[in-house]
Amino acid sequence: MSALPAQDVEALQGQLNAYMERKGLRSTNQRRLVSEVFFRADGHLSIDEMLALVREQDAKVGYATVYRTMKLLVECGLANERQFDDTVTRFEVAHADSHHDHLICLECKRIIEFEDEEIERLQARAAERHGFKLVSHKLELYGQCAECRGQK
Amino acid sequence: MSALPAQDVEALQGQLNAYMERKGLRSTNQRRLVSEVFFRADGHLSIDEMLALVREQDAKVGYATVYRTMKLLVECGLANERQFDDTVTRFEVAHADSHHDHLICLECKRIIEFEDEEIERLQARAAERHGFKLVSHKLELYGQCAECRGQK
DNA sequence: TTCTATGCAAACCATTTGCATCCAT
DNA sequence: ATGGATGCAAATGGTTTGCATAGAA
Repeated sequence: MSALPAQDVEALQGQLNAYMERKGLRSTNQRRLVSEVFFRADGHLSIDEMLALVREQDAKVGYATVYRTMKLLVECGLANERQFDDTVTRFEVAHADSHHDHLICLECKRIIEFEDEEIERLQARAAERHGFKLVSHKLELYGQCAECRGQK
Repeated sequence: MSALPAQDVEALQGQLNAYMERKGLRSTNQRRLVSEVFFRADGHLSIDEMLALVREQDAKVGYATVYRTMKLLVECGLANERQFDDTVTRFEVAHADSHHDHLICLECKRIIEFEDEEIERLQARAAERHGFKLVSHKLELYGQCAECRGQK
């Protein structure tokens, strides 16, 4: 799993703090822990995975707090909620600049992000063809990753 | 919502019956009702929507039977399960021939199917670029449909 | 008759919420 | 001190399952 450089994590924490201050929300240790774990991993974590990491620092943190903190991060635009083919909801860091899609390995469950401008363009065209004004999209490619194919 | 021609519905019922016979499963009135409602609508129905339609014919049918029948239809390849942005699972008739993607109107929730060979080709290329062997994909475009745009 | 399918209610599981308490401000 | 945040447990909502009974074969 990828890991975000420390200065990026700090920048994101800064954005979160700014948002909380603007909204009159309180900066608690739990919020700091959850968001740090989330930003650092830069992966596609589930609530359970984040809670496990948070509890390494503070064993008394509850599920509800992680749910509530992630909801806050989604609200302020720093996290996106994603549902892949399993039952759990996963969260990813919302990189403000560019949209990306996902390649998901059916064997090892690895999730890789990619971008393809050409596909984006064709999507816009397809939407137009049906009279739609395109707002957002979701593209997931499922298959076997290079490593899992190699191991056979 | 679209509606499938009667002869297509019959063909699908035939496939289901063949499957049940092959597997030694029983042809019950409930299975007939649920599959008929599902095939006829040819839309993207939720369990609740199907149960409501089924109960117009037989008020005593239970939720579990609809769930179990749809599971059966997925197993025999006549239905696909889909999760769009809401919480409910929806089912669509699996047309054996070709893959399709979805345009979803954020306002009226209408779901339109479309195909785009060029996009498919680019998806395969993107997967390849990352060393993936592509198995399946999911593409959903969200926006406002022609009618909802017109109404403003 | 035999054994699968059904209906009901209870069980499940992820997520949300109510409430007393805690703690950042 | 005040009111938002937390932790716990209970509630919720979609889906699944156990079990006694109904009904295909």
